[in-house]
Amino acid sequence: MNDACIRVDKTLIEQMKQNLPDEQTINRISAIFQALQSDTRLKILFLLSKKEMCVCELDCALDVTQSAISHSLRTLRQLDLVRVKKQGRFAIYYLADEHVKILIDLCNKHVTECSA
Amino acid sequence: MNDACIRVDKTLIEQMKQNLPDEQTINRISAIFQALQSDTRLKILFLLSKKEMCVCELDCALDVTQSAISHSLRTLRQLDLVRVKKQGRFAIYYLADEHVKILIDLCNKHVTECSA
DNA sequence: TTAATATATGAACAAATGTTCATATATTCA
DNA sequence: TGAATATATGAACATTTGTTCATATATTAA
Repeated sequence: MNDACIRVDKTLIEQMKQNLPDEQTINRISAIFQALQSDTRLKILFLLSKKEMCVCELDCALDVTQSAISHSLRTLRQLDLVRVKKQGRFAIYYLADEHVKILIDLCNKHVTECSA
Repeated sequence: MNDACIRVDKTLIEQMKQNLPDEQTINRISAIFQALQSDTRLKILFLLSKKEMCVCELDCALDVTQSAISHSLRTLRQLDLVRVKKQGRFAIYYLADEHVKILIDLCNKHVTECSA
């Protein structure tokens, strides 16, 4: 910790430090971004944002093994980014809420605008 | 790729597959989420969303080494999430645009709502 | 019941990541 | 000029991650 710099107002910095979200919140946020960082999981979310799908359908749409997809879905499920409903032997996945969709769209927009 | 499942409409799936963002876009989006996945980088962005800061100030506010902060800033810079301006011997960092702030706020809201 | 289908999970391994340490560069001040 | 300050960078390391392979579980159909 550097506290020598003339620009540093220690009182202000201390206050800003206090105002950071608590560790638990930071951890949960980073966990979500961590989940959105994988190509496979991103594609799953893009697909689910169009329509709910069973694992078979995802398997058919993506170029990774069914096992990889199941693992990815578990991660997304644990963060409550997607949810499942069972229909007979099928597991139908869908987006947990609109937040996810907005997140992805925003990011998409950022990327598209920057490369334009 | 499983194409046997009775739920799979191969034509539809193929079409959805075509509509996925291209690989380059997916990669850039995942790179951004990847950057937002680190506690240190998240905290930096939270701090910068309040006011622009030099490395000293960040160093003072965070509990990692100056080296770690510089490395983090480089990552954020390369993705155009933050920008620098030089002022004498100081490097002043600030958020590149509003997107980042919105992203973080959204995610914050998601986490807060879900744990409520 | 048995076979087939749909999904989940554990182990293992390569690849990628974040941090620290040591050091380099750049700017200012004396 | 030299010393001090501010920032950046490369190497190295432990840790984490995503995938595949093999296999387990669950549901349906015959």
